[in-house]
Amino acid sequence: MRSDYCGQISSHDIGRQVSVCGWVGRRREHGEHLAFIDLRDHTGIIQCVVQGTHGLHSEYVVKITGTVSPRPEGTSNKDLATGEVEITNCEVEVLSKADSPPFSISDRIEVEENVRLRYRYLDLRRNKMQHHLRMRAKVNSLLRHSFESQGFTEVETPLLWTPTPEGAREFVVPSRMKPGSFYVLPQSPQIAKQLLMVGGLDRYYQIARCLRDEDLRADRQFEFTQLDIEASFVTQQDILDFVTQAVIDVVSEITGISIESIPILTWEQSMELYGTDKPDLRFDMQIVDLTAIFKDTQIKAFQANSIKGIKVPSSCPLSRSKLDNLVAKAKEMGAKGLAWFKAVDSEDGVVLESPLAKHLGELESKALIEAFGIEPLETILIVADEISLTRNILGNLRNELGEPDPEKPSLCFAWVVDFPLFEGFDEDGNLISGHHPFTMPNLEDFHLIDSDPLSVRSQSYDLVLNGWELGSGSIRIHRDDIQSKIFSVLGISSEQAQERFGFLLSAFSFGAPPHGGFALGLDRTIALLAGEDNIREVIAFPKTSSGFDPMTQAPKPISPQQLKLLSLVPIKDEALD
RNA sequence: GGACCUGUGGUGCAGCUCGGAGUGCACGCCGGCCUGUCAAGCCGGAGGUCGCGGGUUCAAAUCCCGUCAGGUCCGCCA
Repeated sequence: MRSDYCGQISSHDIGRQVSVCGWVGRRREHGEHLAFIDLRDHTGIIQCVVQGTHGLHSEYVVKITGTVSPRPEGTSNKDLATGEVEITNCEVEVLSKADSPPFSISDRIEVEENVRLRYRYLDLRRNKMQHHLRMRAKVNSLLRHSFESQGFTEVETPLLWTPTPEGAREFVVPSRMKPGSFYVLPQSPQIAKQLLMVGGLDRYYQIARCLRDEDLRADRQFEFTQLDIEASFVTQQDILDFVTQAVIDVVSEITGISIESIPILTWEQSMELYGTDKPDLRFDMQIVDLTAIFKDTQIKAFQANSIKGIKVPSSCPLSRSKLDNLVAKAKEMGAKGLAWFKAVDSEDGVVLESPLAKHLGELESKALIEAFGIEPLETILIVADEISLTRNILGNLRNELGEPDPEKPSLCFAWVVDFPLFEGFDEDGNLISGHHPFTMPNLEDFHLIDSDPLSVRSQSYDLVLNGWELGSGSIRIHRDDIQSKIFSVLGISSEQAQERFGFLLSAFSFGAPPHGGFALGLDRTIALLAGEDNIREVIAFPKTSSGFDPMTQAPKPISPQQLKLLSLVPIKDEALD
């Protein structure tokens, strides 16, 4: 039907008879003898010179056959890849008429996302969306290639899985054949891939859809895609190496940026220096511990377990009203207050200005200036509280105030390792898994599991990029004794464990290789590579933040017949309370 | 479950503080003119339940209450 793509015609084609197909973009009419039509396909735009308008309108689908000709002198268009040429002597065939679209197909036009989603098929015609989806496909392809060359085998796992009541809320699928019973859609292929290791697959990977019925966010959809891997007879370092290699392959091919290695931070370092387990390393602004400096302070607000601060550079000047805003924000996050000290020049060198300045001892002032190497116009922000709060609040302020440092790479990856095995205790006094119940403890710490469980580290790790968590993984428990102990401290009885994960434990009893794995969130990865801060921009058909699809109107009620077939009876709202 | 922001012809906005006739801008659409445009240009035109419901008022896009939808965040996401 066509001989060429619109965007690929160039001066090399001059004189050729070509047929191109696509959508009518802008038209420029000059009376009945001359009109220009921009014909668009996914490769770009070519200008077609026609006599009269042929009744063409925006988004008509046409086939144009004509001769590639050089444009007359002075009429070339540098903004167009095909701007040196045009198609003349055109024969136009309308393949499909089109209603006037609700918005123009142009990257220049801003349209409310709701409207874009209702007409997603039109939105997808836009250059930006085409680019994102094609880049996404390229990333998938590169990842497949990278893992296959590292000895991994792609295996598909079931979407109709069995309920494992732990962690995220599951999407439930009623069984027609067994009334009253349900499948669930997998939160991730976690257990399936461990079974593949028991099954001797050795190294598995899959570009897997995962489903979690939790509230949506800019970086979270109900369904999302993970590059999921698992490998046998490996250490944590092996897994980091596999993934690092894949990241290097993908980033270099997609962005041209060459990464040599990915720095490794311990969880403790990350929390101490950046106040978060997903640090944005595109800028420094590290958190400094000031507890020692203020251990004998007269300042009442600083009499706390943990005192920490960050230095805000002079490039981010903080007016009094901005400071007031920051104080309010810190309080919203649970701080009792936020102290600030502004460095100013004086006859005696740098001095600190602050409502607290007069209470600040001379030694404290000196130590503070020294600790931060502070210079005029810089501001120190200080929080004094329990350590988890000082870290968390300063970490948030750091993210709010920090700007990517032009000296640093635009993509700053980091591994965060040695996460705590447990997050804390639930209301029944049982420990809560940091990652999941199959995560291998750090065996150096395992003896502390009863005396000081919260200080037990795990063999788990996150990959972080520019302050986003891209993925996480762990070495899994393959030993009975350790798994039993973990279930026990999590408050899962052996009966409960049997009921929930019996098939997995049974599998492990038949010879489980040591194994571990990782899952990389592809939506987030691709959004970051595309320079988007919302994953909906790299998903063909996403849902709104209330889980609605404006195009299909899903979710919708189903018919009484369907309900009956599934043995389901809707209950009225008031019956729920 | 909670907080904040947004909702005005097909699209994007202004108007809202301080109530006075659906007032305005840009794009698109329809018609006319136009033989080298390319975000074409010029002339004319059509197009509105100001998200929805209630209240205050002589009078509501504007003030108040409620509600729906969208966005961002908190909770949640082993």
